[in-house]
Order: sequence, then structure tokens, then C-alpha cells
Amino acid sequence: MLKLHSGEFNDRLTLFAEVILPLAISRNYTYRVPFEYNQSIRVGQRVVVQFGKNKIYTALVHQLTTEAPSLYEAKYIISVLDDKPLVTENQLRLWQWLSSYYMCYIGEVMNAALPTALKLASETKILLNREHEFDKTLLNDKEFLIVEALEVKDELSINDVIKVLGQKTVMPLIKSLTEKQIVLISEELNNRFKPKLETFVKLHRIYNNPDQLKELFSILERAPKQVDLLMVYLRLSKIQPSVTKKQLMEESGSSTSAFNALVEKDIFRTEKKEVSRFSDPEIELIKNYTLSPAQQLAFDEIANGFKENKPVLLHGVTASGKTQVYIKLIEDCLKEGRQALYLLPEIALTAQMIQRLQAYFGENVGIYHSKYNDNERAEVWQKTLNNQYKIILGARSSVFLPFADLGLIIVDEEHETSFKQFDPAPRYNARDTALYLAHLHTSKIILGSATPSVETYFNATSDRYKLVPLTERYGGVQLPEIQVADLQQERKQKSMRSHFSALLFTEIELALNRKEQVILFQNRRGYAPMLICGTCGFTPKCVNCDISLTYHKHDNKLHCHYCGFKDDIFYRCPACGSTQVEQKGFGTEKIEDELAILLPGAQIARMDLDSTRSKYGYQQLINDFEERKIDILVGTQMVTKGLDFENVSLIGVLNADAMLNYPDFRAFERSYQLMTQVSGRAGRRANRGKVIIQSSQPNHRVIEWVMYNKYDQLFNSELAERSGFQYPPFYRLIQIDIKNKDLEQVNESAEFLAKELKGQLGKRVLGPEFPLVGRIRNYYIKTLLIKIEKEGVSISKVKQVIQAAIDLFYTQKNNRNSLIKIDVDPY
DNA sequence: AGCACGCCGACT
DNA sequence: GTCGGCGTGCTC
Repeated sequence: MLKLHSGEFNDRLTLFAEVILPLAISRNYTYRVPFEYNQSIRVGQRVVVQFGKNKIYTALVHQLTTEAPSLYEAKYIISVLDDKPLVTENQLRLWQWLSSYYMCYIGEVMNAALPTALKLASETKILLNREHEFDKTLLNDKEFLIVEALEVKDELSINDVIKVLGQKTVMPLIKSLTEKQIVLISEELNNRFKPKLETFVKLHRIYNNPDQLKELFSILERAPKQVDLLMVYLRLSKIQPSVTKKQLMEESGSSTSAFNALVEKDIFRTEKKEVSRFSDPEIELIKNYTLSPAQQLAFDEIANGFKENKPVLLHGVTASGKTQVYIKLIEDCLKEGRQALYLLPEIALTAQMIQRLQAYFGENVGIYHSKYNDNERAEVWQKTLNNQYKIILGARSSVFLPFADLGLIIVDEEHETSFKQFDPAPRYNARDTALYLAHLHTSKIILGSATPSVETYFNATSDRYKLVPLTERYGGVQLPEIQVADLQQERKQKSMRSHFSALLFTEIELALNRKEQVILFQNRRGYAPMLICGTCGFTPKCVNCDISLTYHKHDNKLHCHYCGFKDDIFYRCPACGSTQVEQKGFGTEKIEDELAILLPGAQIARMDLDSTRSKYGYQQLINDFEERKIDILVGTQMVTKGLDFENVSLIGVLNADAMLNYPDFRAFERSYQLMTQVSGRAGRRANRGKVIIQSSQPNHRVIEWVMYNKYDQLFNSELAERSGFQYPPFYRLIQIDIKNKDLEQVNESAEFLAKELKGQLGKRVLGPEFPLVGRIRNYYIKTLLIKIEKEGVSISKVKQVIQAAIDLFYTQKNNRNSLIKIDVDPY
């Protein structure tokens, strides 16, 4: 077989392309390349293909070959969409790696990687065949309905037909109509990426000559509006490189007719040009700041790490000025002419961070995250590919961008769990993917955190990564003073005011008196996570999930946080009629409510998933808080992320116990990270801030480590635990969920798979067990956990074994309607 | 993932 | 009969 990578081919060869389809299917398919594309087709270009009877997809050329498939006749590629590859070879390698590492289909990776705007949409439409005469009286009722509808509307989608007929099965009918040649099927493709166009205005070249221009003014003597326009144009064109029509009209305030007259006379010439949606010419370039001695030391150490070709972990306390170090690193990278990727957890991608980076690097910065719409994402893709963006600031999905030459990757807040995608597949971790991406591009990579994840710190202390500590806060700001409020004792002494200890409440009042701001952290949204009848013990549950419903006061309803189900609130127990309905636990809403009663003069706001759902909700809250329109901000983990507020002097952690007692092997690590990160929000400028942690276990060792900033102790204790109980970083975890709507079937299926796996992997396989929530969206779930030792076992072999077991699983009839979800590194 | 096909039970 | 529901297998 002749393998071809680029297209210097003879046109008489018959070429075949193995393509990736954006679907969860286990193999790639081979299509025949029409001769006209022989010269131009390349690996990495998009092609349009028909797959199955009606569907048309955008597929990606993965390999070109001259060998015809022997077992079937290949369909032709319908068309090739790109002149040059849209996906680079390095990206294809990354996709391959993701698909095998995370045990998912490469089509699923493609789906996650390509912005929707670059995937063509296919809509099957039908229309009347005008060429063909037919006798209407021979049609049956349904056929008649469709023909009638088509006479009104020209074109119907399959969905329209379903609506017209009021029935679901329409394909046989459409099929018979096409066979009778009454209707035609059109497969409409719409390329959804629309570049933003703007009309630019230019003065005809002859008026560059001053004499000609002078003459022009005299010609226009009797058209004052046109003279106005001309004047505005001349003024604008002096101070900026190009003038848009929009700008000209706004500045001059004149009418389109005056403008059109000038165009008509060929004095103005217009041109439509593609413009960026992002560029903001008013960004000021601030450069040339110097690093503090501690930062400079860290910077030099990082350089040493890079020299050894190692990933670097920058372990810098909160507010140590890591960003400034990153900016210097980016500058160095740009000097080498290479691109830089700056990865942040989604939530930290606020205007604050974006502005900071754009202030230094201007229009070289591209932003990429989920709040951006499709067209914007497609634009960033193109500009990254064309090497127009030198820096990408983005959330986890930006590891998928088509970097031309990536020289540096920064993974900031490396420990953040939002780098991990949980659903749908690929269930990848962007930090780990970035490490592989760095390997592909031989780029430098730095992970940064004040509270590194245990696995990363382990790598850094065992010489796999270079560890660079930065222990000094920038500008000499002190770490906050941390105190613990003993909830048990305060309850005994009856000094609690609802959920506030006397200690915390007094400090809130003091801070407010000093006109300083307060952040309160409660990692639970809603009002009360559980209602319980004091008489009979009844608790309202979700109809679709095995979970108690959370009461939300804002809409006065009971919510399920797993499936979105909502139910009406009740004041009488539906089971026994008692009015003794009690609320258990508390969420951000309740805290907000109680504060409003206890501190009537204070401005209180809440920041959680519910209050930030709208597009600018989050930004609005941040702005209001920054402008001190809010005194107290109550929030979930959202408030812990990298925000810089000058005037915050007090942080309250309302319930440390809930996180410490969470049943997960990372509970302590998470608690430490959360408490340390939220504490870092206190006192970032002039004064030393204060943190109050409320807990019933005031002497808990994790709280002590947080108080005295003892990351090492947390780390060592966690290492001992994890090696004892076979968890990462000593063992790899693969979690397999089996789901089924039927309880017995899920048990049977889970047992089958467990038995199969245990036969091969022995006691490395744990379960099956019901997870914490045993039923979600009407699916029962059973979980298998596989723990694989890092030394002496080939992880790829294990994955092969698992895949084989799953293949076998699906050959069994009873398992066919069970769903399997594989999660590699499920943390 | 779709979608067709085929088998089965239900109802104008 | 015809329709709709669901299980099964295929898509180059």
C-alpha cells in the first residue's frame, strides 16, 4: 500500500480517504476521493460525506491511501471544504492520544475539539418535484397533506412533516413519495461560520494630490452634507489607519444618501473586509515593570527547570504575584517567535484577567472559553492556526486549538477540578492533556498553584517536575490571620445567631463599621438542602433521582440539583398532614436571607450558580462588588477563585465540617485547597486580613494546616493515606458506571462486567456498588472502581482488557440496553 | 449517534 | 388492516 501524506499526486490515481466522523462510533470509514480533488486533498482537511441513508456530516481526513477497500465499494466524498488543513498533524496525534488514554471514540474527541461553527449542519429537507406531473386524486390522505403543505411552504424538514402529520414515523411515507417522484430530497448544508464583515471607506486615490482635493471641495460647494462627510473622513484618516463606514456615519451624523452620493461620484470607494470580533484598539500597552527579588529568583529557577526539559511546578502562596512571572515567561516565548497558551479554570476567566493580559500583549491575545459563541470560537481557531494570535488565554477546551508553533503552556490554578471534563466524553483533564500537548510541541510547560494537587506535588518532589517555590507575598502583604469558631461550644453557650458564631458575627460588624467588605463562603446553594417532617420523618425526594430535594426560596420551589426537577413547596407534610416541617442544613440563599434580617443596613449579594446563570450575571456581581455597592458577598466555591478585591478584610467559612466529612478520598485535599484559596481573598493590599473558619471540630488537623499554612504536612499525611489505601498518586483509577432504567438489569449487567473484569484483573476491581446517588434522571447506576498500581503494570494492557470485557459485555443480549461510561482518572 | 427494518401488540 | 413501540444491526 502506498501511504500518502501530502498531495503531490498523479491525477490518474484513485485515492481513498479514511475519515473521522464526529460520532461515537468505533471505527473510521473510507471514502473515495473524486479525481478533481486529487491534487488538493490533504490530511486534516474537512470533507462532506454521506453516512448512512440520509445523513450528511462534516468529516475530517485522517489518512490518504491508494488502496481500495476490498470488502465494500466506497462512497464518494461529496466535497472538500478546506483549501488547506484545518487540523494540524500534531492535533491529530493529540486526538489519538486522548481517545486511547481516556478510552473514548476519536469521533467524540473531534466533536469536543472542533467548534460547532466549523462542523456543517445537515438538515434533511423535502421539496415538490416540479418536473413531474401526478394525479392528486391518487394520493392518500397523508400524502395529500404533505403535498398541500409543500405548496404553501416550498420546503419541509423532517420535523415539519412530523408536525404536519402529527405522527412520528414519517420516513416510509417520504420514501414512497420520492419513489413516486412527487417529492425530492434536498440535503442542505449550511456552513455556519460567518466572518464579521465591515465596510471600510477610502477616498479615491487621485485626491491624495492636494490640488485635486482643493478642486473637489469647490465642486462640492453646493452639497454641504457631503463636504461634512469629507471633512470627517479626512480628520479620521489622519489619526487612524482605516476608516469604517459605521464610524464615519456616527461621527458626522449625516445621512446615508449623502454618503451614497459620494460613492456614486467615485469620490469615496468602499470595501467590505473581514474584521475581528475582539480587537479593541484602545488597549493601552503597559510594559517594563520589574520583578521583585523573590519573583526574579523563581523566574531563574523556572528557566533552569526548562533547561532540563522538565515541566515546572510553581508553588506560590496566594497573592505572591505569579501572574507577573507568567507574563515575563510569555514575553520570552514571544521573543522566540512561538505561541503561548495560558490555561485557567473557566470561572477565573474574568474580565480582570483578560484585561491584565491584553494590557501587556494587546491584540496578540486570543480568548477562548465556553461563554464565547460559535462564530467567535471559529475565529479564534482560524487565527491560532494562521499564527495571528501569539497568546491564547482560555479554559480547558483551548488545548484543542490548532497551534502552529507552541512554545509555552501555563496551567494556572493547576489543582482546579474544573480542568476535568466529566460529561460527555472525552472525559479529559486539560492539565494532563496540556502536558502531552507540550510534549508534542516540545514546548515549555509550567503548572502553578498556591495549593497544588497531591499528584502534581508528588511529581515535583520525586524529580519528575522541577519544583519552584515562591513563598513571599508580593509587596510584603501579610498572610491573613486565621481563627476558628468552635460551633459546638458556641451552641452550648447559646451564643450563636442562627448560623453565625458570635466570633464571626462580631467581626462582620466590625468590618462593616470600618467600611470594609466581607466574603462568606458556604459550599451549598439553595435555601435548605433537605426538608423533613418532624412528626413522621417524611422527606421530599426527586421523582427521577435518589436524592432529597433542596428548597430554593427565590422561586419558592423544591429543586433537584442533579436533573433540574422542580416541585411545589408544602407546608403540610404530604404523608401525615403534620405542619411540623423542619429544614435541615443551610445553603447560600438562607445565609443571604438571615444576614438581611440580622444586619438590615448592609448590602448583601449572593454569588452561586443560580445568581450567575445569565450571560453577564457573574460579571455584574463582580463589578458591583468591586465598586463597593455590595458589603457582604455570600457565595459557593465561585468566590474562591483568583479574584482580587482590594477592600476585603474578612472572610468567613461558614461550615468547614461539610467539606471535611465528604466521603471522597480527596476530601482533605479539597478542604485544604478551598479554605486556603478563599482565605487568600482577604487583605490583599494594605492591611492584614482576617479569616474565621466555623467548625464543630476546631482542632481538626486540616484546619490547623490551613491556619499555619502547612501545605507540606497536608501533603505528607495524604501521601501516607493514599499509599495505604491504594489511591493516586500511587495507583491509577478507572471508574466504570453501568446505567439502566431497570434496577434488576443494572444489577445483572454490573455483576456480569465485574465478574469478567475480576477474572482478568483480580482484586484490583472493586464493586459493583451504588454510588452516593444511586439513581439519576431515572437511570439506576452501579459503579466499578479499578485501581491499578503504577509500577510493574502496563496501563495500556489494562485498558485493552477493559475494552475487551466491554466488547464481550455487549455481545450478551441482556446487557444491550445498559449504558457504560468509562472515566479514566475520575478526579 | 441516527436510522431502517422487523416483529409485536393495540385500536380507528 | 394500520400505527406506534421497541429491539437489533448497520453505516464506508
